[in-house]
Amino acid sequence: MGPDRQAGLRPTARRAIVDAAIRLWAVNPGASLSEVALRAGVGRATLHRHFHGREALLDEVARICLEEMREAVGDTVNPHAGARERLGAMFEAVVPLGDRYSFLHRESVAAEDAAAGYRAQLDWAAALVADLKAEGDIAPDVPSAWVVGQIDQLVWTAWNQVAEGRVAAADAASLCVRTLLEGLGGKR
Amino acid sequence: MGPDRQAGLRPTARRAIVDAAIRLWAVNPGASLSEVALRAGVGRATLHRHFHGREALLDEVARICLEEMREAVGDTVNPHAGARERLGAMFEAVVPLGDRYSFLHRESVAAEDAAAGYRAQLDWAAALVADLKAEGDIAPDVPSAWVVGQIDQLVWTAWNQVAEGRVAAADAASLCVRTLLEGLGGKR
DNA sequence: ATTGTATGAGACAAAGAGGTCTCATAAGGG
DNA sequence: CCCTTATGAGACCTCTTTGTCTCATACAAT
Repeated sequence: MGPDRQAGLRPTARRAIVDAAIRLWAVNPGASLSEVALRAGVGRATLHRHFHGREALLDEVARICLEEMREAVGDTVNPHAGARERLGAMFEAVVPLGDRYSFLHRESVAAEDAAAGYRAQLDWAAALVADLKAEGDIAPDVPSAWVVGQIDQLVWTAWNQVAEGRVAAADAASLCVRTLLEGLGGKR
Repeated sequence: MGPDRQAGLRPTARRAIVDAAIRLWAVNPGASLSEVALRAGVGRATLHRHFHGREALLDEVARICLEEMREAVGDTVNPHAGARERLGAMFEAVVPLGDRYSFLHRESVAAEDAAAGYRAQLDWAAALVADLKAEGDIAPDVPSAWVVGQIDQLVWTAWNQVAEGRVAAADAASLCVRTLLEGLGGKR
């Protein structure tokens, strides 16, 4: 699957490297490959055996993040449900993957398939917004790009607040939906 | 003022360097000092004459960003106005400084005075949120940390959308207020 | 004009990161 | 048990970045 996958290399090391890179680069995008290898509990040489360079690892990480997010959304969101319910389910699925999300957010990925996957994600969100508007859940006069941007940011904010213990994980998704649709105003 | 300011060094070069660093690092936090000097139209040696190292420049940039934001907010926001009006004025003042804002957002600044300034900014926002709640503009059951986080993210999102031409600059501030207080729901 | 002095250009060294290679070793499958 | 092979440790190189230094030049004030 992965472009750098070579027959025979133990897959556990590869996976450990990818996981370490996700966690490290989510916090510090400039972390060196030595740090990634160290965090993964793997020799620096092994990292280079699995990935031909920083860029290759970056692309693989982006690919995995996209795949995991697509998978999580696909498992949780019922495509036949109403738009509003899909929105809530999407937040429910994606907020726990905040580190993956923030990584994709920051990096402009070079690999074509990863970029295509990212475009697909944005298209999915745009379609959801269109449905939300059609069903009267989003005001038609708000620019759709603004709505998509808000959804994007809500995921990242929610994950951050959960990670810092300021908001309970169980409340995060519903808080996102409420914030987006009804706002935080006192008069409801 | 600046900790690296030396008597006699022409202040214009120093200012050009700081401006270049703000613009460059807002987009690419890893940009080298050579790039900063180039963008500033200044020799690399001159940069090192004004700042003793990358960290010193970073701290100065953070200091300036905070100062400019504090100044902009102070000039625009009437402290005797209602909380809701202050919120709108704050967005009005801060959104155009999105590059400054995004810089502070990403960097964890080491210098003590800069860190203190950042804390002061957060305290200011927290106080505003308390007033918004007291005046019934924010629902009391929403965690204040969540509200502050939303305000934070709204500034960054708004600046981004304006910079990419997806939202008109004149609409940005009111869109922020509406998004925060009333949400984007269709039923108003 | 002349006398600071800040600047630009460039040489230079030190430090760090990326990348390759070798070799002994540990792990896993037959 | 043995044989293949992935791994870890480390040496080694290259390239970039940072930081220092020098020197000729441009600029500004007197």
